[in-house]
Amino acid sequence: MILNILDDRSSRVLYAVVESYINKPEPVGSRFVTKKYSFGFSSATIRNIMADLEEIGFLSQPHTSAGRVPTDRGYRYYVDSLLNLEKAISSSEMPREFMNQFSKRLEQIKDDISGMFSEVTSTLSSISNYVSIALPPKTEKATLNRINFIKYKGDHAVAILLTDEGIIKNRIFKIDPMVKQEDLNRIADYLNSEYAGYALDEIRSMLIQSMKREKAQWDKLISRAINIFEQALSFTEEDVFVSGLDDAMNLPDFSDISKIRELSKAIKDKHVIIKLLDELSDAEGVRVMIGNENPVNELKGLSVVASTYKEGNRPMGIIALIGPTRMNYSKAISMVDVIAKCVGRTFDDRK
Amino acid sequence: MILNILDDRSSRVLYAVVESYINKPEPVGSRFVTKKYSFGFSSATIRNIMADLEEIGFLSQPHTSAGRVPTDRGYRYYVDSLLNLEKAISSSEMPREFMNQFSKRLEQIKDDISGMFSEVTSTLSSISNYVSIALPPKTEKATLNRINFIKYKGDHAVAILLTDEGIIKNRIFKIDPMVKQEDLNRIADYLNSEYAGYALDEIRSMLIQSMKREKAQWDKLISRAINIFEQALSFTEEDVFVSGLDDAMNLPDFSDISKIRELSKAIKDKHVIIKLLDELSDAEGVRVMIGNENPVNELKGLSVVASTYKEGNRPMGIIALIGPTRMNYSKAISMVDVIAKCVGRTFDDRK
DNA sequence: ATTAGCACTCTGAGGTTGAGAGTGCTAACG
DNA sequence: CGTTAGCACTCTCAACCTCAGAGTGCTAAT
Repeated sequence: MILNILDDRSSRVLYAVVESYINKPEPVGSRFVTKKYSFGFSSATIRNIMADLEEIGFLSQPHTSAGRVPTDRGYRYYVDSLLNLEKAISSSEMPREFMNQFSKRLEQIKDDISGMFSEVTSTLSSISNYVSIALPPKTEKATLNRINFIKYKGDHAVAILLTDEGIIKNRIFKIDPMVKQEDLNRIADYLNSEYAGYALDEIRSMLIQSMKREKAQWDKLISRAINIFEQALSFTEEDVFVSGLDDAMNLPDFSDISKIRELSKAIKDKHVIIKLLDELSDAEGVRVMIGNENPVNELKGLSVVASTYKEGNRPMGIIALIGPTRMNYSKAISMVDVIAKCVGRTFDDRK
Repeated sequence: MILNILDDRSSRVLYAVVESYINKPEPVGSRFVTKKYSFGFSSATIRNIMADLEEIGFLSQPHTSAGRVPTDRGYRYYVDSLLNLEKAISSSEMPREFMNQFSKRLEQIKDDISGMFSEVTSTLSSISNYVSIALPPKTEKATLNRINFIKYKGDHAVAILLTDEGIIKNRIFKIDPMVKQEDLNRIADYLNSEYAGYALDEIRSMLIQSMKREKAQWDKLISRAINIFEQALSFTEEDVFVSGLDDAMNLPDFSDISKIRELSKAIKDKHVIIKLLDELSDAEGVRVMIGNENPVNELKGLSVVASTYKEGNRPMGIIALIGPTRMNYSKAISMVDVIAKCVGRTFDDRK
């Protein structure tokens, strides 16, 4: 936080510049500021203030004799003040009406996790016109409700894994054709009795223990069960839900195709996104990354507004907007905030 | 087919123009043609020929005193000749080496349908630099292998539907909490004995029949089973696999962002794509749609090269490339052809 | 039928200009 | 002392011009 290093007048001028520039991507001149935002000063005074703001790196000029444009640090100051206000005022920008409707919609489809997250990202992107991303609850952290095996085509079996969070994963794998469906059922029963209620990543480490133990004991059924479970657990690829790339192309900031390409590549490379968002997920509430604060090279020059959603107190996943640094932070923040809260509440209700 | 309406000389000139323009998106002049492709004629003669080709609508000039550019009809003539040759020569452009490797790769992952199709589209787009699209086997046409129900959280059940094609769909729905797992098992057993081996869309219409019948008979269990199956069958949304949008952005044809946006929107709207590709799927082998031949408005100005893949003789789905009309048709055709054949073969092997 | 030659057309890059916007500085002001 | 009017200065951007280069169509000669 770098708050309060500006006196009231300066910060008001900064806000004016930021807001005007967010509104229309044109350098903001002193004359314009005096006219549009009626401070009690002449343009000359504003000019002096703006020169000061430039000196401390909050504004910059594209060239001499153009107006000013906020720098990343300028946006940062602006956003920090916003977030400060936000705590008091809460998400006032989103109509309660909308929230209710959206909650209802989620309620209807909460049983279908991936459907629900498609809905979330597409709503978020369509109301914001930025690219929206959601990470569903992490599979590893989900708790096992039950696992089942179904014999398939003689020498295959399908593992179906259900978690308390409603995540369903399935996987086909080869088995010894001698193994009967009853065997599979017994294996499943054993595994369920042993592991249900634990988080999947806990289970994974428990398995490693067991494997050693059972190897010593040579219990055939159990060691086979553990083996199969091991296979079934390797549901590694995490889903990432993305929406709104095409809408974002309408933004003047993306008139240059190369930026879109960067963004689109970064999104395709899920690891990058997951890593980025994971980094944001440790903090409470809404977090904002501006331009070059962004650790991912491809995404410097873009801003990310993200919030975790929680079931009770446990953070489950993250919902984010990616847009140009010239982003409507105030709107974006409250949208992400509200939507994340709706999603969290939906998970709570599920119980 | 509009073949053979050109004499040999004219068509050779047309090919020259098309190929040169595909190679580099610059209007092709008579001088260039004479130099690069050594016909026995001077530029003046070529000019006359080109004027003729323009008259019948195979070439056009961006402006007086620019070179010529192929029209959609010009491309059509070119592609038709290609396809004619193709029948004899077959897909010679793709190295056999690559095909073998790719087949092996598919073989490894054939159990995971969606993984397999991601692989297919991403390879196809990366070797072609166009946008690649694949429709997996249609769920409705797939034959039911078995259905299972798992009780979940007291008042829910999960339906798991397996087809012979390896498609796995699952769906959570509410049930009367009084229904026990054993009841679900009995229901599943009944449904499997009754409906396994039929295509899902057949089953759907069979169900409608049964519902009437059973209503009269008041067999509680069976009518409940049918009801549940009805619910479970509504796995409507079809998957569409897409890859390569970002690579395609590198093409000079897409330097204008609005075209990419159109394409990206059309892709997001899955119905459009499915409808388009369905239309192409009735014919044998590779089919090509050029520019304004395309029925979808958003995609006029783009070309589609598509081929069905078949299990045995039954067409299952479709694989396509979308690119600018200035597309390397010869390469695209053989790539789509080869890949579709690989995919088909993989499905055959599965049996 | 083919071709050399030539007048003609059109584009696109490069250069010039002038209006407009905005600045920084200075000197005057309350 | 902070504020402001005034002014000279800077920079951009759109409009305009020019001209070389590429390519054409036509005609007359082969």
